[in-house]
Amino acid sequence: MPVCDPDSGSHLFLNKDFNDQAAFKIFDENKRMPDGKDGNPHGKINKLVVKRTMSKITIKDIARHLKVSATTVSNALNNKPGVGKVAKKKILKLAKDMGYQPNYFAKGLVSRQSYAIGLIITNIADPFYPELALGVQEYASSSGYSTMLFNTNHSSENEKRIIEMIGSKGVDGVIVSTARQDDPNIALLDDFQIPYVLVNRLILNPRNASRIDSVSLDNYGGSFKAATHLCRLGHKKIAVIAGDMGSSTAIMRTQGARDAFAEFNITIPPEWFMVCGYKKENAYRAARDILKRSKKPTAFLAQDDNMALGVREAAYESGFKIPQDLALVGFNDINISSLTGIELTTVGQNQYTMGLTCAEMLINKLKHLDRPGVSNKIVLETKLIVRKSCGYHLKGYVDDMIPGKNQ
Amino acid sequence: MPVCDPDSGSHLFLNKDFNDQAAFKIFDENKRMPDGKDGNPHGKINKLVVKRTMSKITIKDIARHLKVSATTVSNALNNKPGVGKVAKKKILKLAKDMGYQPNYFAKGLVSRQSYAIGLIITNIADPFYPELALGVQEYASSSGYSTMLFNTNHSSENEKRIIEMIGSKGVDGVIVSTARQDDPNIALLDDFQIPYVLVNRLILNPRNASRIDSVSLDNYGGSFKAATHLCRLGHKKIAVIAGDMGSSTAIMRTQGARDAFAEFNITIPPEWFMVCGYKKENAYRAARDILKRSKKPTAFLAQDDNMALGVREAAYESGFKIPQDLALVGFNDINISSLTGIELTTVGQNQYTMGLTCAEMLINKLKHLDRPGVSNKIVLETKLIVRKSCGYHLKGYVDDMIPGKNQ
DNA sequence: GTATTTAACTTAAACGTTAAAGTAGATGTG
DNA sequence: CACATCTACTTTAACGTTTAAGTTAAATAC
Repeated sequence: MPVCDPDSGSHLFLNKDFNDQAAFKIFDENKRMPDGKDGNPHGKINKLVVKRTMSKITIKDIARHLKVSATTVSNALNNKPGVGKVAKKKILKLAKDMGYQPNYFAKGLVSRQSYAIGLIITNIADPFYPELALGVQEYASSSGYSTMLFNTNHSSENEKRIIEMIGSKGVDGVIVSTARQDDPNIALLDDFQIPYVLVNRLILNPRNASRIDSVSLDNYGGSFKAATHLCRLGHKKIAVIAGDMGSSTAIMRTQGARDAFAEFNITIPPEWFMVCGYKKENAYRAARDILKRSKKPTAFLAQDDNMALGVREAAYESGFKIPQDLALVGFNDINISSLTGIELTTVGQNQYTMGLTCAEMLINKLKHLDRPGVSNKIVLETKLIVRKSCGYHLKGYVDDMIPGKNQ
Repeated sequence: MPVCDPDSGSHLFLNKDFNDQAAFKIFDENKRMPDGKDGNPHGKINKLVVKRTMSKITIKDIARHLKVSATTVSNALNNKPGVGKVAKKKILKLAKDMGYQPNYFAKGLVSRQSYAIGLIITNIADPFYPELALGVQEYASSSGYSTMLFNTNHSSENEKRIIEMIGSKGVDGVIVSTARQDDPNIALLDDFQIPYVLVNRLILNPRNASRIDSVSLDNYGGSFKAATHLCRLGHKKIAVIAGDMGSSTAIMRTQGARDAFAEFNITIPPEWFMVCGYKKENAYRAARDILKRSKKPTAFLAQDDNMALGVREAAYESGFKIPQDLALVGFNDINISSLTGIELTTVGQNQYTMGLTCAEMLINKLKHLDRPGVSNKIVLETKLIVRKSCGYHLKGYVDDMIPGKNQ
């Protein structure tokens, strides 16, 4: 028995040995039964839809058919008062039968709402973003909004172009994950009066920060914990692979690490502080260069997991073993980090939740469910996730390393 | 010297040891100079933009100012003939000065074009998709289109809702990466007359396939190569972790593997053929169950890398080493697969190119640059990427394993 | 039983743009 | 010089919807 609808042509390919129906062990809850019992068979859909092909049905067509005005149809369809029960029922039925779909442009022209939000990120291929995007997309979708994706590719110019386009195109609001401290584009958003929420990265300047909605992390605390972890393991020669120093995340993570190191009287020499802009490739090159020199660190503190993976590749390539020869700690706990063999010690957070939260914040704002004049700031907790890349499981903490007392 | 604009507040946090300017090694080409030399300083932007705050400038405003008709302004702005040189120059200048932004809704209402395309995928958090999405987004963006992202989460119901929404909302065309053989939603797209391109997954039924544009892979050949690789390494007890058997990719990959196995007289018992719907979690559970039983395979052929990673976790958890105790091959060559320690043997393809190509195909279609009545099909090549997960580097191929002659 | 309110509608205008049709004046043609 | 052609415009209408401002006729109030 072929697996798929006999009409679909796939039976051409599925009729022997391990394709036999009996062979199937289905591990998929969402799955549709092979006989098509769930999900509409092709034919039925076709029949219903046939009417709606070609020229679109408008509100006026419905009005003409029922000999009422367009306004009445509009009111009925939008559940507004002033429409009789009988008329309303008729209108709703006919609209459905004719396959009426409201015209989004016309609606937007008068309501000035598109029910679309924008998500500005640096690059969807950075493993930090997909989960965030998923959270945004799912919340938005459940609230009737669609999501537009924009990659700046780390370029402020691109971001500017995106925002200018958004200004005219139909996006009701935007979630910005790319903010930099000196970012003129945030001012652009203000000028265009586009509602926005910052996620992950903030504007630190209190003059602006006070009125900007945001969802962020305790970057300072997370980085402090990570740096402390390295110190307590006895590391004194630590290289820091920093992100984009224009971003609040990198600034705060740097600050957190610096304060932790200070407690252990550790100083980071200039040549071990590398600004790599949250790019894996840059981190790879930076680590490779550092490990080439005669003076070598015993640990790397990377400001995100993606860069940590770059460091990891450089380390292996240069013949260093992690954690035996080199300790490595990241930030973000991306999916990859927990894989067996990678097991990166990192600072955990939930990108999905972050996405969900900021989408909720933005959409509440768009629906004017937020209190006017009140700016919303949500800071999510972080926790240190100790895996194997720092060697804690091998040696534990150096016991006599008491803060302030060593050296 | 503080790193960021003194006005931005970040100098509060950046004034000691490894934050010192001298310490910076900048590994980022796109970077903006700390002194703000590149990128517009805040103030200038503000001054220019001040005029455009509040009520939007329309074509009529410009017309009124210059005492010409709205049509003339429209024609000037859209480079249409019938506008004198002097008038045109004036109009363009004023439009710029006033910060005119065309209203997307009004434009769309008359032109029926939104300059937005949709991308339907199962789940952006599946590591297969981000690179694809990036390719789509970058091509679209360079052609003046924005990209809307939709996750079906493997549910046909969700997909249906998405398509119905797209029908009314402003999307000029859609890229579908989720097509299933019995998919009623493809028919929906036809009925709504929404231009679309299939990517990755095809409709195999020649009756429909002939007229559908698509960008896909040589899944059959890729899987054939992967399966042959396992056979030539001497494996006879092979478990297959299949994707969504409603998708052409899983069907063709199954077919390719089956034909390869047949050449080596290998049969796959039903309990070693697991349909896991391209979900890592399902693959993990399937592999765990298989490895619990007394009769164990010596190799796993997974129909994508993500599922292969699930198998990998299950294997390590059950005490099996890869490749020593168990060979593992995947499909897609996602970024993770090449990491040191993962080194998954897989079938390579370039998701970014695939995304770029299908976006180009769709947009050409939207611009009517395609030849009407001609359907476009692009099939991208695949190649076997041999890494360490099958142990080829340890033992090489079994020499006496000649196709058709063994056993 | 008249005045007032309410329910169920309709009409007209508006949103910002473009397309189609029209006009007035300049230029060219024979 | 009469006619056609071209250029640079303008006027009008249309796209599909909603909103504001009527208009009835029935229901309610006193």
